[in-house]
Amino acid sequence: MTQTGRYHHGDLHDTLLQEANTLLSEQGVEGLSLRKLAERAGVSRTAPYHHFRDKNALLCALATQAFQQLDEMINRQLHQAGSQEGIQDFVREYLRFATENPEQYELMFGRTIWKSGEPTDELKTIAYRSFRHYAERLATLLAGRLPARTDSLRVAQASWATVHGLCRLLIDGIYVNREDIETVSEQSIALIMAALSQPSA
Amino acid sequence: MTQTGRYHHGDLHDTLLQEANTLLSEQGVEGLSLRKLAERAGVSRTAPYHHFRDKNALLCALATQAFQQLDEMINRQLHQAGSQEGIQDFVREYLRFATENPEQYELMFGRTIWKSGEPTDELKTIAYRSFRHYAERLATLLAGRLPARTDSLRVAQASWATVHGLCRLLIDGIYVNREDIETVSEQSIALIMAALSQPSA
DNA sequence: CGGTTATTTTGACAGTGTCAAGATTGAAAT
DNA sequence: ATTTCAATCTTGACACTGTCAAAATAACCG
Repeated sequence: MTQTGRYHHGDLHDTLLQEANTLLSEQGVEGLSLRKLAERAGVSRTAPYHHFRDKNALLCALATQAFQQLDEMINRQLHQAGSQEGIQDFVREYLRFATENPEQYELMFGRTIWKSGEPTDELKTIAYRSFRHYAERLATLLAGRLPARTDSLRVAQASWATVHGLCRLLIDGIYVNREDIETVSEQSIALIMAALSQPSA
Repeated sequence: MTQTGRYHHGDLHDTLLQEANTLLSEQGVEGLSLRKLAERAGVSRTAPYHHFRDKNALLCALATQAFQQLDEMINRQLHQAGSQEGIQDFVREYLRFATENPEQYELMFGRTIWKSGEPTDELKTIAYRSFRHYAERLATLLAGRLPARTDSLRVAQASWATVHGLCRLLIDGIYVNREDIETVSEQSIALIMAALSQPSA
């Protein structure tokens, strides 16, 4: 078995992934072309096609990588923490992840893959798992504090949507001020947590 | 003055806009090419360039149109209504707008224009005005109910981000169930409103 | 009518993703 | 070691895309 045995190039598969990621960071999805990528890797235009069926497949691989990072972050961050501060810290980390890797974030959640293209099974799995982890950990943190008739899954969906919406507005270039985003998210969390410490619905 | 005087085609400018909008609805942004558009309008490939400087300019014009609709909806919907129910109705309308015109919504808030391209001044104006209208009306509805140290602008930003995030998840094809989205948004509004009826922060 | 300007067309160029067919090379089989 | 075979890479080609330059056409204005 040739687990590390390489042919002509050596390790085109990983080289492509790596180079694609830096090219993504530098120029965004719209600047990421297979031909540019091949040139950077020092191979011909169609060489990548023996390692990725599609451009879509390559993008899915990139997004999968990024989701693995995000998933690790979620598990690390929400592992054990006091509810209010823990959540605040998590959101800060989430915002950091999104703003430091805007192009990756865009790829992870953007229509390029999910609507125009076709998400890989692998990608779907890790994406849904990430959210599930988030929902589970959040449910643990909020255990007993939720008012009646309030599903913790719904809270997870709503809170993710809020942070995701903020990230999107920032990343897409509609909002520019990153500090504002942080303030907004902190205040909305405080608001929700305040609501959760009350009995009525 | 030739305000309605037409040359060869008759009224290419409006025809292009109209045809572009239907093409956008049918095939999405990635299916909207100037050449296809020109063919549909019955003109040559480069004819549109005398009515729109760029593809970007055309897209901005489309987005501007859509923002005008959205702005009208905001002003109509949030004009006068009891706070809780009024907001719920508004959100339902917003979700309806986004899900019935997904491609337009994507164009309005997507990176195609705001990041990759360059938003027109006209577009920026109407976009920011729409949000300002929303924030103003919302501030009126919530007047006196906000706890101390809670800026109404922040609430407006947070609530928009939430609904926008939900729309994005739905439109980008990550969430599929529209009913879920509605449930989530309703419950998060209920939660926030519950928080707002309490004195402490 | 002549001239100016707005409008449209044809031709061209660089760039894209991707398929088909051939060339090269590593590894396994005899 | 030589053959066989499959993996890997290359060249060529096709249909697209946005956009520029220059030529052609047609409307308007004096």
